[in-house]
Amino acid sequence: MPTSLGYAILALVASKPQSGYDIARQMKSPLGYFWQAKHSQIYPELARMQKSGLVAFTEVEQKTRPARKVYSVTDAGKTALAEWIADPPQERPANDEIVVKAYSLARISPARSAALVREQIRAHDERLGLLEQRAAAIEDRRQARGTKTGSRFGDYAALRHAIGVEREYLAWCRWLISEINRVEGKSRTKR
Amino acid sequence: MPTSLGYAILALVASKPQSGYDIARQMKSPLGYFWQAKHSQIYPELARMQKSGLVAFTEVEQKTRPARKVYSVTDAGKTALAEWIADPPQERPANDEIVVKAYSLARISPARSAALVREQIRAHDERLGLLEQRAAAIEDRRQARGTKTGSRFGDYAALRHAIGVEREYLAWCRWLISEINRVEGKSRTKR
DNA sequence: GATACCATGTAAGTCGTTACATGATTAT
DNA sequence: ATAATCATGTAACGACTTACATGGTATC
Repeated sequence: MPTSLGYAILALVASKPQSGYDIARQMKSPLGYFWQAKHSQIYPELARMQKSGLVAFTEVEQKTRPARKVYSVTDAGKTALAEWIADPPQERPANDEIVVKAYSLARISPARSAALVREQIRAHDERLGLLEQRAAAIEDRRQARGTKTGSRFGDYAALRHAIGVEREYLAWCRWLISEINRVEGKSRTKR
Repeated sequence: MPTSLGYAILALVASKPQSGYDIARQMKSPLGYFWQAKHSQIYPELARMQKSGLVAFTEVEQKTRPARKVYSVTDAGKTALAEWIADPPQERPANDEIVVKAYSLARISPARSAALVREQIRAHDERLGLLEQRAAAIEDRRQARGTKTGSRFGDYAALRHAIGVEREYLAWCRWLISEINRVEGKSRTKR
């Protein structure tokens, strides 16, 4: 039985045959909105799934580049994936460092806490912009091709989730900034 | 140097001296909205931090219960925590199984996918309700005591984040349901 | 000349989970 | 009786990260 990462790989390979490198590119942080993993985890997982018959590869030689192992899903892989999808997902703890930092934010000065949060806003605003660009591109394609539920529905759904997460995070960061300002204003007028 | 979990523990112990068991209770899934961890990870981490002088404990004997080790933060611990808060947080990949399942949702029937998503809505609606109750309680307390930025600001901030995450997740789930219905409706009228 | 991309892997180490271990008390 | 709560720990295993390893091609 594959791990969660294994199923994530299966899902990608099922949508389109591709190499470990291709998968790694899509799972690359910080832009990977589907599942994040490094190549050092992906290659062994692919090898394991190939041995257990869920995927198969054909080696494609190239002139100037090293050979690619292009993986595709076997029938057994498709069955395993469909069965796994239906049963309830494992809940993953958020365990986000920023929440711990926010919890103890009063331990550093308002100036420093504002700087911390503003940097988060900057970075996540940037990421959100990229995600929204991608979403807009997909929405155009969907309108053009009519409302046929293409194989890209899943990709779009994952994107929507990532965008929602970023928007929520940014709203929370902005609330934090307003709270920091409120406290700073209070302590200033007191003197 | 402590791990992220170590700092999460430091933050909790800094807000109020407490035992490993108390910490484990707050970090328990599925309600732990601050940081999730099991006691098997917390006890060794506390022991390590005690050895490196960031926390100290006093053993409190009890009549009917086993003795408690009540930990508190040392000055070195407070310094370490404040320094850690200021530097940029590590970004954690979401790696949520449900996103992978959504990606391949078209591989199972609309009935089964709707069941999967509806169960998520049920569970997370319940969790959201509990979080909102807690938030309401804190908001009352804050209004009563005036707007003094109590030590509970951090707790409230963590809660707001958790609530935001749940709301976003539920909105996404409901969008998924509407998409599933749209597709099902289309295929029905076709026949 | 340096950096980034293509393309694949392995090794060592850390973080986290599940299970093992103990034992009294309280609630259903 | 059975389960849940209080209270602390250790051991084995699995997941994930960082670094090691190789080597050609394209871009600045």
